[in-house]
Amino acid sequence: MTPTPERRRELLATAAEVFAAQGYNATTVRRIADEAGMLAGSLYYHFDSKESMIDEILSTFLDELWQGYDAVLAAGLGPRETIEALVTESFREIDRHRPAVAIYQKESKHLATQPRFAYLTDSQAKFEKAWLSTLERGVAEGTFRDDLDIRLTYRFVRDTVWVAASWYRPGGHHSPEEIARQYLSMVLDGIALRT
Amino acid sequence: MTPTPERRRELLATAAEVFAAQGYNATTVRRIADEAGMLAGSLYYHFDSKESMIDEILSTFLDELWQGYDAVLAAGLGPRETIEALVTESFREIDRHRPAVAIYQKESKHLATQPRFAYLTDSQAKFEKAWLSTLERGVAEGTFRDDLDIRLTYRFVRDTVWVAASWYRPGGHHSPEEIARQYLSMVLDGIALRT
Amino acid sequence: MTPTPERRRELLATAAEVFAAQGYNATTVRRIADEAGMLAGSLYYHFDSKESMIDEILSTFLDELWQGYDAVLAAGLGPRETIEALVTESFREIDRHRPAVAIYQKESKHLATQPRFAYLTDSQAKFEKAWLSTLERGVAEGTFRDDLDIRLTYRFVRDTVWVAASWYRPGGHHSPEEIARQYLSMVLDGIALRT
Amino acid sequence: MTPTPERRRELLATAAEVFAAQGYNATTVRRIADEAGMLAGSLYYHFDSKESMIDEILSTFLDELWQGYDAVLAAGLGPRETIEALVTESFREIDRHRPAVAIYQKESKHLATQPRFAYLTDSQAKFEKAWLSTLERGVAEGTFRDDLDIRLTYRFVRDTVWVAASWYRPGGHHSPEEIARQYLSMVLDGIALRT
DNA sequence: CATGAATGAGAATTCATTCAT
DNA sequence: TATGAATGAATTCTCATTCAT
Repeated sequence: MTPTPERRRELLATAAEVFAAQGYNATTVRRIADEAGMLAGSLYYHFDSKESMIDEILSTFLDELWQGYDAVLAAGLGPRETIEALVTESFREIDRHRPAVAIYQKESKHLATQPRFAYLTDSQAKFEKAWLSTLERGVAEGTFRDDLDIRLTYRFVRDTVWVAASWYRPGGHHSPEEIARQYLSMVLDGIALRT
Repeated sequence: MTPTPERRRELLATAAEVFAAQGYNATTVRRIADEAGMLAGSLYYHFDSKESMIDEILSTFLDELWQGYDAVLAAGLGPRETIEALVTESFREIDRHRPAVAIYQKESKHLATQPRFAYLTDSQAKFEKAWLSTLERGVAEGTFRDDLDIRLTYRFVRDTVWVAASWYRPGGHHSPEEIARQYLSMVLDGIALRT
Repeated sequence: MTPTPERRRELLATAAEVFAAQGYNATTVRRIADEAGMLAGSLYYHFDSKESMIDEILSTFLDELWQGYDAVLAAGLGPRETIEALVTESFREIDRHRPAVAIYQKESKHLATQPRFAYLTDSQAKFEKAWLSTLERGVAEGTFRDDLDIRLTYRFVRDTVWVAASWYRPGGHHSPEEIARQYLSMVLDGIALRT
Repeated sequence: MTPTPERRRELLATAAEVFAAQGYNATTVRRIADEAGMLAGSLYYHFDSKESMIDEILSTFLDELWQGYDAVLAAGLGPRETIEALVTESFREIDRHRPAVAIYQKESKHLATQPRFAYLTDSQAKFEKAWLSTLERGVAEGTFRDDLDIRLTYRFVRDTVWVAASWYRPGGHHSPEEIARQYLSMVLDGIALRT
């Protein structure tokens, strides 16, 4: 009935949901299979291993993420507009790939030690470069404050955005764009009332 | 001959370090024992179970955390000063209990489902109440902006602070107070240059 | 459109090759199917089970072997000529059914414990009788030495011949007849130079 | 009670017995544990894996074998005496390590493809060199016949000896030395009565 | 206090086999 | 005839935990 690549995607979505909810290690293959309505062994018709499932989940997510990011970075925007676009894009990704983002947050550090997941480290580095250089550009141009430690600022903004995946529920009160707008407002202008 | 409670604390510190680095599930009792220079079975002279180790680590940490928080909340400070004091206190906790904080971040959600760890949920609720009411007080008094979703703001500030445990290394460039100051500056006034 | 029995034989040849190379247990049905250019499940259109494949391979081989042996034994030759003819016939079988012979060598002992493969034990017994009686006849007639343990001699000759299946490659330097001649020369006259 | 290395040796002896009887692949870890009177998981306190068991069995055997062989080869004997000593030594090894020899016969070819078992290939090569050079020396000196293909002769003698592990039972009618003597007599002088 | 040796309950994975299409 | 998808039983291996010494 359902064609092959479709089935694969369904199963990965199921797996991602469970991984995000329970953690990769704490998730048994049996649990995923239960959720998918099949027996544990049957998953191995579709995937080599539990590891290859999380691999495919993460790499698919990162591929899509970087498509969006690269478009933003190539658009030749000013630093503030770049930050705004990146943050907005990030919340859109969280909206579309919430489980994958949550998995990425929780597991990437410890997965990255394995050669198979080297791309996580690569992506991390590329990520850092994109944000840091934008922030530096903004400081140089007078858009951003120059009295802050720039690496601290980078971590602040980065974490601020991605941690949202741990509580965000699609279809909630706020659209991703709305959340992005509020986050940006806080990050850029602070929560204190201007006097 | 190190006295018993001392040895216990040492072992818990070791365990916390490993839990923080590898995740609770991925950490084997054998690994902790290796790190402590003993055999896996020997740990059971000191602790009932692996679970009781993480339990003691987390509850000890939360006890200390709440001692600090309660002092701040009882001090009768204004909303802005309260936030400042809470954030500063938080970074001090991260400095002193980094592994415990990291474990709390990664594991508390999924541990909280067990009755034994109900105190995690309680703490979480108390935490939320303290922050939310302070923010609300600040909005009412005109200290904080009133155009932001207050729960979003809460999550923003909360995550912003605690996520730091994932990268903070004691003895680095910045003291906890210095980091707290910069974080507060960003959170309160934003990263954009005021014009 | 290859006719059915033809296809069957092809598939069995493929299976035999893989069984001989990897061992029966270590060979997966999937591997055989790969080699045959089909999917694992498809083999079950042709065969009941993996076991029935090795069964058919071995029984086909033994049928042909005994046709040759029976002809030799019925020819009324003298003991030495009988031994020569049996050995030559054996090397011819190795040439024609090398994979089957190799499988027989490696697996028959442990397969023979199953009722389904009782014919292996029968064949083994018939085999032993044919050789032993020929050797005994030769000793009685003064053709063979009488100072050797006859069962030891039987095992010596038997193993000597069949083990060749583990290294023999059809189309190599020596024809089966040539190898048989050299083997017989060694077995009958020894490798030491007569003085 | 039983000291550690002793227990290890016992377990390896048990494992070797089962591997030899059923084949490595067909032997389950559970079966070995049953035979040893423990649960399957308990074996992993002593050994890393099933593979490391067969590894230790084979390498221990080969180490001892080469100790004996090297002593013979270093003794400066003539070709005939060398062959006699090697064959005798081989039957002694079969007597002492029958299961290991049987495993070596059945499994080494397919194990040798894995890097971990490269020493099997090395041993095989060293083995071949020792026998071939001795045979060549014997042909040159006029001890052995020069009308035989020397590689064929090598295989003949080699297989003749080692295959005995498949039927040899320690404590049977013949001592290893007695069997060696009869084998040598057949190999060197043939089974035909000299006229 | 610590060790050595085990237990026992799963875990991931493999694989022969089935069956609707 | 062959495919694609599954089943289910077995297999290797892991690991928290126990306990006599």
